[in-house]
Amino acid sequence: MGEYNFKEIEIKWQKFWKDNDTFVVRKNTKLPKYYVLDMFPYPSGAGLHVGHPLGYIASDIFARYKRHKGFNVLHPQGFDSFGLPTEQYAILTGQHPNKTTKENIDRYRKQLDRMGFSFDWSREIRTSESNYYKWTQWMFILLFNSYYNIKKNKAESIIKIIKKFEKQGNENINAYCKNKKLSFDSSKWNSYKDYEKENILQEYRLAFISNVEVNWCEELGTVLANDEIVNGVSERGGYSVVKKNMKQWSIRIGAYSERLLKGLEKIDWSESLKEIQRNWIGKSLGASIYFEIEGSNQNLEVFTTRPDTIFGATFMTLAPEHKMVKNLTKPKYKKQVLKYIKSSSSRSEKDRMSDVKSITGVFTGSYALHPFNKKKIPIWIGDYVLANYGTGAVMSVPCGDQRDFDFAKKFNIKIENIFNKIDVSKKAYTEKGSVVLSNSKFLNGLNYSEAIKKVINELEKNNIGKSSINYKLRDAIFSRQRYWGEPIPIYFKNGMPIPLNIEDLPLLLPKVKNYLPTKDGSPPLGNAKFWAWDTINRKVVNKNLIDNIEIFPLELNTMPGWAGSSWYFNRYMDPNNSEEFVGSKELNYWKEVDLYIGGSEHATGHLLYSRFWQKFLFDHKLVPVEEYSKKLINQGMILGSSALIYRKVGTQEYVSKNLLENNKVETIRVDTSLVNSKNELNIEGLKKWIPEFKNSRFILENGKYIVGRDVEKMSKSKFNVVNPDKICDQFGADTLRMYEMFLGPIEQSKPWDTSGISGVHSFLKKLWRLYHPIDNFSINNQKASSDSLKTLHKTIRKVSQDIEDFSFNTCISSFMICVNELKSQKCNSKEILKPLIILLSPFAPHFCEEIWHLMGYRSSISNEMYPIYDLKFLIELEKEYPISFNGKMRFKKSLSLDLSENDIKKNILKDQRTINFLNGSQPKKIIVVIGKIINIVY
RNA sequence: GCUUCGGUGGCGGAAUUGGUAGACGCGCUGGAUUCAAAAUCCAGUUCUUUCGAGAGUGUGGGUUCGAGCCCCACCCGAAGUACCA
Repeated sequence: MGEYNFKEIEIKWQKFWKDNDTFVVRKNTKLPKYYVLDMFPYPSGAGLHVGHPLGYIASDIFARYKRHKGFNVLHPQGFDSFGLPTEQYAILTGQHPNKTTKENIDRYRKQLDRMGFSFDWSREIRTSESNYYKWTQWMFILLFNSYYNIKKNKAESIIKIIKKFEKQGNENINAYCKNKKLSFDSSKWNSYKDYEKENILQEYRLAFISNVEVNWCEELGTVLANDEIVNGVSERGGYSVVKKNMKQWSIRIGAYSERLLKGLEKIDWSESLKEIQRNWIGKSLGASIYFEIEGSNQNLEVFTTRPDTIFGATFMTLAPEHKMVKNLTKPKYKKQVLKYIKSSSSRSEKDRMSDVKSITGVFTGSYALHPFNKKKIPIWIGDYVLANYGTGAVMSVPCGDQRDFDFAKKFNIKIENIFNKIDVSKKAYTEKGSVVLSNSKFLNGLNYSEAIKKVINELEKNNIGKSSINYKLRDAIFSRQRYWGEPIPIYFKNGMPIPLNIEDLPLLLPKVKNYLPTKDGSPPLGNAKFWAWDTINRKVVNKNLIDNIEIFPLELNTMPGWAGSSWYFNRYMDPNNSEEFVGSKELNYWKEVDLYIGGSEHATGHLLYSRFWQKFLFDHKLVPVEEYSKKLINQGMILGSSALIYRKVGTQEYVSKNLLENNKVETIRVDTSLVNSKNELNIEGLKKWIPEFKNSRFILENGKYIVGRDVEKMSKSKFNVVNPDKICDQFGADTLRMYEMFLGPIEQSKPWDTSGISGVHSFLKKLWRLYHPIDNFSINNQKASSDSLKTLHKTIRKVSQDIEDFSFNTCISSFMICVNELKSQKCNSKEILKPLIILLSPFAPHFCEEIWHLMGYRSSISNEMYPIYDLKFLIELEKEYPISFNGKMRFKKSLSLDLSENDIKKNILKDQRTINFLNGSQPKKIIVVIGKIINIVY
């Protein structure tokens, strides 16, 4: 063989790695561990495009690099295989999701395998397999059986709190609970019936069932998310949607708000991603204030971040859903209040959001009393106040809040100015600057931060309020009316939820004939006739015997997609364990993920839930660390370049791009494979592609139709996807790997342009040819020239540094420079090739493995140690640096004159400071060695 | 609106983190080889230019002997979030 035959080479070495278990993780080794994780894919029917493997390539390079560095590397892969598209395919075709999933996974595997990833497939996991979801169910039961101890700041067994209830009721029990009104002593508790006790425990459990308001669409037979509703009707079909209370499972993730926030400080994630999570958690500091209500002994509690503005409060506003609305509405106003509540509840949350500008509200007829000056404050209802944030009620300070200001203006409510020398006649003053308060009794003359301290002090002293913290993070709804998810391992005894015994897990998905919800609105599992739990024989039975004393109906909802992905990284450590979710020995060896690579679109989903889940497991001492991922890199998206043609409105005429002028046109996307590199459209191909174009007329320029281009997300529906298989066919996996890295920084989004790939491909060919001067592999065993050694060590130095910085694109550049130099030096020395090929092997593993074996080595190159650069080859690498200036000069790095070799090494290796320069004399030039100034010449 | 990140040739992007801006690659131009094409190789390629040089990293200012990088103000783009009191 003469030419670089990537096809043959890649098939050969992929087989070799598989046959030799090259990448199966070593057990019982004394090597240090390193855990490189990718976000496992959802195996969709569409297959992979070149955007998908970007992160996998990066992680694979790093995993291979770490193996060369002497680490025992865990680099697993699996599939997040429960999910909606598969289920919808099942609804459409009747094919069981299991079968679809398997087919899709097989397809994914083939595509992934072609790219030469060093995954340890013996550790593959699939969330939809019962030996995996058994443990997801197990953890759900653990959540169910836990409450959150706010004093110890951790989750504990619910049994502990039951014991406390028995002894002391719920006074001073330090348990996280949103329901503040719950109050009972021990005798009361002990007198409760089981279901009454359970109802109370539901307020404390970390997994609990409750009535939640959802959007129910009768015709579609399903719950819709807010974004699936447009103008009050379903997006698909345009059916009407009603608000409906449904029993739904939720996870009390809010208990972990503060820890989720604090934990961010300890992990090396990108600032933008941390910021997204911080915003999502949404901590705000402020105060709770209790307002007396005129003629009532009830209090109205509000939360505010601006208690300093309390003397500017001229009205109160409640959310329409607020519990006290009924009590507060005076008979005279009842009619309009009811009308208002009805109209606002029929608006979907989406409408409410899109229609921010119109201000609506209604007066209740009641008054609150100002806590300090006892002035009467009218109580209003307005839907700009959200029921599920804070207390669902605000004290409205029109002079200090724009929304309150607008509301006051609209309804002619008094606006009291409390800011010294500030004009609030046009708009509210919302800044927190140094402006001092006036018209505010004991707060007069104080600025923002002083006033806050003082007022909270006063509130607490008089027992009419306290400092308080609020989080936006809401409980996560855990029920899905779906078939293709983990069954929730709960049955209902007299309506009371009871978990299955641990030994009875997994609770397997039942067979159903139909994957749609049932007619009476039960989730798809309701189609299993019947799905119930026999508590005596401890097995699922399909009998309708729910009035029987030992057979009870099972929960019909399934878990959401994020359940299985919240802990999978722990399972990879010990994927086949049937006794535990992961063995403690493995857990203590691998501990946590050292490098996690995946997309930032999971910032408020998977990446938040999994952090919560890990903390929960940590509280139960089931995992050794509280944050499972030390370092996270978000790979950017690879964008596709869509091809656009332009149709004159109302005609079948298509105008070439540069002839558009003032024609009114619609743009239509066409398949990019119909366009060549000069943006010329293959019109015949287009006509064959979609018959619609058969009778179209094309207005050409210079005999060609030129298309427009638009860079956007790669997607099948935009006809701009590039299939990695095609690239592998044409250029090989090694070229694809290198090119994807070469495109730009890993974290950045960047457009795909296939024409650029020839650069990296010819790099590999060049290197190949360097060692195949005629036809066969040929290598020079003599000592390499000093120029070549310089080139080599420069490359080792740069590439090693850049890999550690995840700057893979500059690595590729360095390799290219290196090979160009070696080529001009006519160097085919083994002394150079051996280390170079190890250096390159994480990027182009097949290519390097081939050359490695051509050099006569027998075992895989991946066992080889990474080369270290030798400074002695670099020191001579001088660069003159002419410079002219006068006066003093300061350097961050040290210079000293007359350096010995040791001094130079020190200078290069350590950052040193200051230089004593230079009583007025001007240097003529400065000598720079590999980037650092080491000498000055006068 | 707020938050985060970014803005460098025709394009993707480098720049030793304050020290020769435009590495490397694509594209383009010219040349060699070829009957021709592909492939390969060589040279050139920020802009202006009167060929001396001058300008130049979104805009305007500042710090510095020296700024793509630091500071201030503004403009533009991307992402996240949004009546969160």
